[in-house]
Amino acid sequence: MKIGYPCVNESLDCTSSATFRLASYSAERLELAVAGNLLCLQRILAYNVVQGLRFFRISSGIVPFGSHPINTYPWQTRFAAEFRAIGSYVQAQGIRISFHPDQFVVLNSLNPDIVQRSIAELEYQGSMLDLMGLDTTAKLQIHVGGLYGDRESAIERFIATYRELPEMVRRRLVIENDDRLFSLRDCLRVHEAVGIPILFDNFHHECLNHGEPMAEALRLAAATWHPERDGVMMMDYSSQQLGERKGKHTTTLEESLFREFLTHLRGLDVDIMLEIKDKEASARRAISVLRELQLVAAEVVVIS
DNA sequence: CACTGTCAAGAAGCC
DNA sequence: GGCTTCTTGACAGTG
Repeated sequence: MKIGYPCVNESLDCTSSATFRLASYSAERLELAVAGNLLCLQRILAYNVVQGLRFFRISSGIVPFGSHPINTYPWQTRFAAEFRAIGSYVQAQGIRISFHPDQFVVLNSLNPDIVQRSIAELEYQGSMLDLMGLDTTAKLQIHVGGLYGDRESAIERFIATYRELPEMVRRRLVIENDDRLFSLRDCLRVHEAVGIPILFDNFHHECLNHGEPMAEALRLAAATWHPERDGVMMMDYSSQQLGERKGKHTTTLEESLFREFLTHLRGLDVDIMLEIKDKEASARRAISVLRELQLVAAEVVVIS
């Protein structure tokens, strides 16, 4: 079991998603931003290893305007060595990597231009995993997309688009159950049609489900991951911020709820991404809990 | 230097 | 039809 947090480290004084305005785009600024972002990413990964955190979601903003037509800078070749070095470190330390393209990636959109831009974004993020030399256990996680008032055709459009995706995207793509539109059950239907793994989100499942108990839901999702091709199931973990709108993520790990959740695993191996506001602070607390329960190694061996 | 409106991109819910 | 939220930081212009 690996524990991680998304994109941002609040302990270090650097960012891996420095950007600038489209209006002020230049090749120089792009090169400068990517160089700084990759340097910071290396620092974050090293920090994580020391803390025993071996799952990380890399920010989509690592290359500003990564899939935008304005960006014609050959960043893939200019930074090939840096990506390769990061990938080697990731493999040597047994780190799991994911990306989560944001809400603008909608594969089942009714607008073909949006679908094309979405695919371009997935190709951009997938190409970084290829540059790092990572296998297909490194994933790109997205949601099914929009509902547009018709669940059936929305799901059918996703399936049709998925089948046409470039191989380098398709082999890494996974879908996540969301909290309002597409439930675990909907995702399972997509899986049955095309074999795509389901990244399970416990909190979304609490918000939107069809009565499946947590332990059963976890097993249904886990069965969609092909062990050799996809690796251990990835999942997002969070809980409700009390007194806020339903679906609002908690600001810090609620340890008792986390312990209760772990009882539902019943021996199932998962890599858990904590979608919690205070990032690595909660992730480190989760590590403490898991060490106490002997679900992760008690001590970290740093290989240099 | 501090403040703040705004930023590439989508969709849904509410009024 | 317009505004807000998801989710969030930080860019960049202003005072």
